[in-house]
Amino acid sequence: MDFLKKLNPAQKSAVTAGDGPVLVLAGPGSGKTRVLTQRIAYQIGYEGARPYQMLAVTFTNKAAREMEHRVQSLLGEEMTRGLLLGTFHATCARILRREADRLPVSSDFVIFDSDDQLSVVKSALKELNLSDKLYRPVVVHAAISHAKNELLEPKNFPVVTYRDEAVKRIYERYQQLLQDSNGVDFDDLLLMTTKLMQENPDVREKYASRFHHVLVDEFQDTNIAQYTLLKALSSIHNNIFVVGDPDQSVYAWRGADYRNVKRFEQDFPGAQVILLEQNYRSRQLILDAAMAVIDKAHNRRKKELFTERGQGEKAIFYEAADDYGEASFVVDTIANLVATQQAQPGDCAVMYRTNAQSRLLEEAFLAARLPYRLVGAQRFYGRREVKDMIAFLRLAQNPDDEISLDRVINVPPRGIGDKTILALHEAGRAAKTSPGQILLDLARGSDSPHWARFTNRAVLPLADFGATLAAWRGLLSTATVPELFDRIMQDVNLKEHLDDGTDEGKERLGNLLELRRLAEEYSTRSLSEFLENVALVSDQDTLSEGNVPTLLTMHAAKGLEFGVVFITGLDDGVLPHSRSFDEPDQMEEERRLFYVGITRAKERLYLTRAMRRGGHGYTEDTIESRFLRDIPTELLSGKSRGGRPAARSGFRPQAASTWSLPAPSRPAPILSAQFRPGMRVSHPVWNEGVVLESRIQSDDEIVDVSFESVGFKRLAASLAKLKIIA
DNA sequence: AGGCCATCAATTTTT
DNA sequence: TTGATGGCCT
Repeated sequence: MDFLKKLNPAQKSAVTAGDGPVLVLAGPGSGKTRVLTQRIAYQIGYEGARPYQMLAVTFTNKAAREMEHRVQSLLGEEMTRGLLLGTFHATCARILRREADRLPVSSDFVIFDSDDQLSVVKSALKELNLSDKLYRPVVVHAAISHAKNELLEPKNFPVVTYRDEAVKRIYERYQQLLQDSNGVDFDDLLLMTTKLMQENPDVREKYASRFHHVLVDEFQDTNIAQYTLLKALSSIHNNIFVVGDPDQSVYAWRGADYRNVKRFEQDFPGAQVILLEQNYRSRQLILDAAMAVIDKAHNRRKKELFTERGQGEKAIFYEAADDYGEASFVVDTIANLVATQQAQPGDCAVMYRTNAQSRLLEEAFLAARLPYRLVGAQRFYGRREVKDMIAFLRLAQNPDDEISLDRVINVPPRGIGDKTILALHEAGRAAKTSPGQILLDLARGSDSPHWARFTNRAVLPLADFGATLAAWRGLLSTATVPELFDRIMQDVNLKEHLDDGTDEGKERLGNLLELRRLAEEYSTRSLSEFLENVALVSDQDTLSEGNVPTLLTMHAAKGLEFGVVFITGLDDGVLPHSRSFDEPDQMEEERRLFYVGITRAKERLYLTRAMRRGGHGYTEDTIESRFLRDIPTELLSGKSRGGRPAARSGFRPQAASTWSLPAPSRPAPILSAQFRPGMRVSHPVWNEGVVLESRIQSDDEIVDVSFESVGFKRLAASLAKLKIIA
């Protein structure tokens, strides 16, 4: 049991806790992933649990993958076979497909993402003849999503006002549209699984008896549906092990309810509660600043965070004249840290409250000709051309999918306008079938009974597209995913449509080729597997590496850590965001968000603000963030004023330079990696291999190794017993 | 049907 | 300031 020796007493008691409910309250950087993975390893390795009887759920694919790797390097692949480890959504999708005969959709349902959800709302509005001015689609969608998170189906949607009544009708229509398209949305994955368990005791018993152990990551982010589901799944064996930190709850606006932590203690009486307070990430002075901020929060169970990593330096405050000055300060400071070898570019992160703030920062990096990496913003899967292609593929698999049909029926323009689309839907309704089926039928030519419903001008392009679609469907059983992909590209002339010669066109085509590359990985798997993957896997986890600074929102930073952190925009109205001013709960969440940001820093923390900031078109004087006042002055240095005199005209380009300049061979990394690319290493099970890449991640070193015996593996250095041999 | 200008609105976004 | 959308023109 040697891995237990490396744990501190609190971690150890969590890992080895006996049966029954366990609540682990894990401060930032306290090794929660380690506890979770070792708990799994402990149960399987020493307590006789079978992998098949264990369920571990996370929120992100990235977290799931990391846990999987860590568990595998602890136990080896054989010992973990059958372990069900995945995101809430992926796990639910699996269960739903298996139990589809009890559902209103069939087992090959498609999963609609939030973009699709919005389109469904718009269709529903149109059908109900409701104004999208009065009923803004995003707002209606939020209401529906919220209801689903609380397990409210359309029939139970609470109606108080006239408006609610309308939203209820939209919700009903929305749900019908999804069902007709044989689709479920993100929220349905959770809602339907939970309802399935509640309404079918035999199903619930089947799963609850299978899962002797249920483990949950980021428990403070669960919503009502997820919480109810967890209760159902652990209802027989009662072994539920949850890890979370209410102080890091920043997703209440999406339905997460950190009160689930309290609820847990009520619903599972006798639960063991374990506090993880030792921090392995940050210096003490950074932790002190973080605690000063979070201690002002109300109704909170206090944690005393401490570290053995030493005092470190005080956080540095910088007040710039304006937002340009703020951006320049950030870039200059990073350039300086790198030049003086105090940090590597990749150690640095610049955080902000809203994505819009990234623009000036990007400009400043560009002006200094320094590379950076932007997280979030325009997501790969959100790009139009990517979504279009996915819609074509979905349509090939499932012609009933109205949302995808509407999306691409006229892409590239083929003479099918709004009027024709409306008529197509009408024809579908009249024939009690889907518009897609009508389209396919029209491909038969004037024999089709629907032919006469359309004008000559409209029917030809419809029939033509129907024939194309029918051809794709004919390929389904024989063609691989990339083959079908190519065929579609060719049939609809996507390449020429996208590549209009502009840079933008080139980029769009590039995105499509990137999707094509992904499809290549599915050449031996089914189209539905591919589609499920693109629906459930966001590009949040495809963050490309590279030794450059990272720009990201504080939300996106959760779960990450960096040597040097800049938190920018510490102005009232930006960091507590102005929208949270009149809602105390939201204000608390802003505070926690700031806390999350601070606790990402390992060595050094910069807090910046601008005395004047560009609003929407004009600049305004700002007021210092109220949260700054909560940090005692003895924890803050450099209350300097003024900064760069107003450089409103923009940034002046500096001498050309790149991050690779200060000889990367002799860096002064903050926490140095033990392994370097090219090193030969040996592993007790897989023998010899070569290090491909290594990076520091959540107080551990993650090493990618190519082994002679088994090929590529990703390992955690602290767990895998790697030896350097050359 | 599709391209161009006025108008309006403006967090955060694990899946 | 950007960006998305709706109406108008060809």
